[in-house]
Amino acid sequence: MNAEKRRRLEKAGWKLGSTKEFLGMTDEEEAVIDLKLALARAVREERSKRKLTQSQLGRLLGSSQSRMAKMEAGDPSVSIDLLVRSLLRMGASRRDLIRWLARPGRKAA
Amino acid sequence: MNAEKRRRLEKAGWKLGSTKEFLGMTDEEEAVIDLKLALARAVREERSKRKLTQSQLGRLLGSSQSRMAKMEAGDPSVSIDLLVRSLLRMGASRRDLIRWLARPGRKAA
DNA sequence: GGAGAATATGTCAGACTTGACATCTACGCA
DNA sequence: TGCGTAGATGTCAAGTCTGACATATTCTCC
Repeated sequence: MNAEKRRRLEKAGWKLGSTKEFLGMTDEEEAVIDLKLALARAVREERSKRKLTQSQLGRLLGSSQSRMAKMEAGDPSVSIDLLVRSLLRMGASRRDLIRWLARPGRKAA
Repeated sequence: MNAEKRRRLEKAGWKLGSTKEFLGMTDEEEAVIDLKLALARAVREERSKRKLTQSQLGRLLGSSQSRMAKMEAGDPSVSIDLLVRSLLRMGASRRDLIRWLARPGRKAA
């Protein structure tokens, strides 16, 4: 993990605190974040494919535009549960989920 | 979905209510439950492989024996996040997660 | 360069999840 | 039978997540 990646994550709203705390981020935390980002990308792509706005998708899923934005940004306030449920409600299959998880996350520059 | 499966799920603590409500369970809900059960099985198998008791694993993960039991039972009070985090903390890789998700759930008898 | 649509960000009350504890059941063994 | 260990189940205060709303920013045409 490096500075570039740190910037990406902080930009996405993860409160990583001091460098010390940052270095203390466990592998598990990092893996969870990456996993969420993969699902977040999937939500955005599925929405695009359907040519829906965030507002429309929010209505469709019984939620709001702002939460769609947070989901797609991988905001820390969004759980894996919510991401998975949303994808499934958009009609994705378990197979699709697995495909998205298998797709490697963007490497830091 | 059939009566056998329903019995399995209710046994596991899912409050499915009347048949009407049960039939109203959406595909998304069912998919989420199956997914959780797959992860739950994975937790139990990983723990067995390490020859740990639920108490030991609980201590290891900073949690309790009772939560380990609930996790392994796929209890409704357990989130996908918790299951995933637990597996990762046990040293599982993203690849492992995917393998477990890809493994088909037990079919109703 | 301004209007309107789409998306992003901040906040919060209410809902849900968590670790912890107490208690209960099931099994093995002497 | 009684005891010790492992696992299951119920409950709850404290913590986290959710949908909703308000507001801000970015994008896209003209």
